[in-house]
Amino acid sequence: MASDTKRRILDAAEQLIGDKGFPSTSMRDITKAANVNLASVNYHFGSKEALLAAVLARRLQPINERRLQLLDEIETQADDRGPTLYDIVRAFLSPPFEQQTQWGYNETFLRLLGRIHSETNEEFRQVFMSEFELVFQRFAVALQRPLPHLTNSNLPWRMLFMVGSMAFTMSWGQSMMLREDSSVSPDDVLNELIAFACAGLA
Amino acid sequence: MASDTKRRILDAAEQLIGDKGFPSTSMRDITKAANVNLASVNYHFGSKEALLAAVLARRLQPINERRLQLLDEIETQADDRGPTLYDIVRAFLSPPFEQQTQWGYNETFLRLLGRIHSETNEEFRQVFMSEFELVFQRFAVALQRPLPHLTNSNLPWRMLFMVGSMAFTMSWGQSMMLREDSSVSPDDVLNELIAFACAGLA
DNA sequence: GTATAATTAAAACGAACGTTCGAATAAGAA
DNA sequence: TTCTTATTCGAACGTTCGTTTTAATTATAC
Repeated sequence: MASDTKRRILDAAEQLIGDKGFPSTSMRDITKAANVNLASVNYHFGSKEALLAAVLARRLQPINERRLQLLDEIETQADDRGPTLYDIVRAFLSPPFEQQTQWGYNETFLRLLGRIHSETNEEFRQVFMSEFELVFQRFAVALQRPLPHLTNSNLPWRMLFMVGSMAFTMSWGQSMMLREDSSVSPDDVLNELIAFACAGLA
Repeated sequence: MASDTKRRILDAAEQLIGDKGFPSTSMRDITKAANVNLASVNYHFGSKEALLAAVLARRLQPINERRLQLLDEIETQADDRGPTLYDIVRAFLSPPFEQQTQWGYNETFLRLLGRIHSETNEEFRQVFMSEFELVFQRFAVALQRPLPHLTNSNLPWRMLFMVGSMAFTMSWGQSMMLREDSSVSPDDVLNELIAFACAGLA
């Protein structure tokens, strides 16, 4: 069975940390939910923080790779004026939601993602930023083309606004979904979000 | 001296919770920073959670009152077509930043505010939502007027996006400020944010 | 089969947590 | 002043935390 203990721990940790946050989630919570021994987290990952890094990396890496892949695609397919604003924004915003539907209706991960973005703890940010930095830079360059009127001093801010609305949506969307008539699907929300971001950037 | 102990505790708690988050901030951290005895938090506030509620209430109440006040003002001053989208959005987004400059250059509070909005803990949300609900409803009604094409099923989502970009900016703005050339003032950021939100909503 | 490594199990470690308690002190009213 | 209340203080409570240690168990190779 080649040690599915690691996977079980990662799953449980992702779920619980997304629910309650990292500091409020104890190793005993995680190991109990994963049905493994308490010591196995330290055996397989080394420490609680290293476990967090592993949880993040498992999800973040595919998402950021997918973002860059989509950006590559639309750049090669575009004419000599470059890809449209809409396509670039979509390439950035859709991957987290893609993964979401791919894994079935498990909204926990979206909340974890939202939490990651919002977390201001330094340890947390370090892990997250190392992957995200490159993506941010490449999209900044790409966005410059359809948005020539934006300068170096306000484009980053607008991108921050975009990331913010995305992260916030991921973390609150579920609560929101319950309050509204649920006729809106996650896909609808994504489209709304893209439209919002495009308008705001331009 | 009429017990400035309470105020010292509130100040220290606000600072530390904004820095490290609520669960990661211990009562010993707080009382040491405030230079008061460990037991005095429980004496004055009852519990750690009650202290959090007090910290939030002290800042949130004035902000939300100010939002409603500004909304009242622009509604009475407007002609019969009602206030403009810009004025409504500004009435919503500016109060947190107003308070900010009013208290001097202490960006801690903005980070705390951002954290509040992003926090998904239930205790945290309850305290926060009780005040915020009314404000959200009133602004939803006001926004309906200049945005007649938006329906009940997508206006709340766009407002969520707006709140998200605001919260994210409050929580990350400081890190952002350091990386960019600091020629942008908090006021500039606010104006960018308002423009972003207006365009996105419309 | 046995030897060797990898993994899991049970128990305990010291440290830090929020809270409580009774004594000590300060403040205010008579 | 004296009495009474409000506040501060040091110390300890019981619990939970992440981690470590040692032994038992399981898989892998020879």
